[in-house]
Amino acid sequence: MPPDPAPPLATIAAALRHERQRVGLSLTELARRAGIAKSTLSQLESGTGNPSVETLWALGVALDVPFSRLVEPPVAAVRVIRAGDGPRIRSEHADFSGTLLAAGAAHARRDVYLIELEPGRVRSAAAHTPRSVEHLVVGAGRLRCGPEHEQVELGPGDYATFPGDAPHHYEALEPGTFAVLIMEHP
Amino acid sequence: MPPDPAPPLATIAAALRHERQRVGLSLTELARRAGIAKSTLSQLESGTGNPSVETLWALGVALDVPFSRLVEPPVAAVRVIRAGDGPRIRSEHADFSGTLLAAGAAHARRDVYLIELEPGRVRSAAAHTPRSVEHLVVGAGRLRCGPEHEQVELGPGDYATFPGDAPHHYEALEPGTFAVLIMEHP
DNA sequence: CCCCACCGTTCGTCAAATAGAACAACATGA
DNA sequence: TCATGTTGTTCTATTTGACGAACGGTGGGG
Repeated sequence: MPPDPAPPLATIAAALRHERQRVGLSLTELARRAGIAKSTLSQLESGTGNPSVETLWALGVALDVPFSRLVEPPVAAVRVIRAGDGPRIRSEHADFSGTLLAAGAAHARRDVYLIELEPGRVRSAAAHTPRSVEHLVVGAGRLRCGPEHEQVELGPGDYATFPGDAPHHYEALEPGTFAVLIMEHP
Repeated sequence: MPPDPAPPLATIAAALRHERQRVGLSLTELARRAGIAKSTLSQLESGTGNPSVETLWALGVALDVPFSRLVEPPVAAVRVIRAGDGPRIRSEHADFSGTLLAAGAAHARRDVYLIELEPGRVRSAAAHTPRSVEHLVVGAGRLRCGPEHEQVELGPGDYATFPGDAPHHYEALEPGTFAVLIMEHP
């Protein structure tokens, strides 16, 4: 499979804006630190123009992010399977049906939690052990969760999985929200 | 730690030449496939000039390599510990000494092989399961091994580790060469 | 030998990316 | 209110990267 055939001009624009706002710098200030004209940066963030490597590199340094983050679209950290989607398995007797959510890693340890949340408070979790993975199935209510800047909204029956070794949050959007949380440690 | 402060113009030049010769394309042909002028490519490979993202991207597509490989210096896929190097552990009684070669991943499965090779034939191995890792300690003789384009030469007592999920080779350089091979599957 | 095809490099030219200044919009404070 | 500091945008001027056409060098055939 060849790499992305589309020149990611738009990706660069989005990434620049995103990273800049994440660090909390003004466009003017970032341009100053990177040693480029702010007009140039403005055009880049608006998707106009095709930066040279030196220009982009300077921005990467000023933002303190690896170069590749600016040019490659972020890999989806969250994988969601909506209720009813996903590969279904039917038993012979048709009185049973299942959906494969995630093929288990053979030798991993799993901790299973039932979490109940009330709206209004955000539960934040720091990074767990490296390569740990979290799986979540919502039982009732609505749940907003996921890594820090890539949250998804889940309803009853929805499934999501995301890496546990990065900061992430849980937040109930309705009263009486509960979910099953499986933490998978390698 | 900030990312590389040095704009990798030279890195790009080297990477381009390397990847192009790996695929076996002429400069003219690669320029044609990438849809850029061969003069441009010539200057890039000579380290002159500062390509735009679109230009570099086109080259990445034509070479069928991810963009980041062209701009970031290659990470060493092979890690070698020469005989006598590495952190030594001494027992209390001083009648025993060990060297830590690799800290084991807790729940990984390991297959241990004793491989004996004679010179003249190259043993090639395709990619194994994702994230598998190979560890090698040479017992006697000389062994040339490693990922396809990043081979190292090992003597008795030398240790090397490299990813198993990429094509790699083994080749004995002396008669009577043998080694212990540990394949680690996550 | 000439001819042709290819290689990679080096020219001059043009378009495009960058820099720099002027700009409107908004905030803060004397 | 007027001054002064932001913000980010949009102008014009200049530098520079990319193109296309030359070049010299090499390897076969006919």
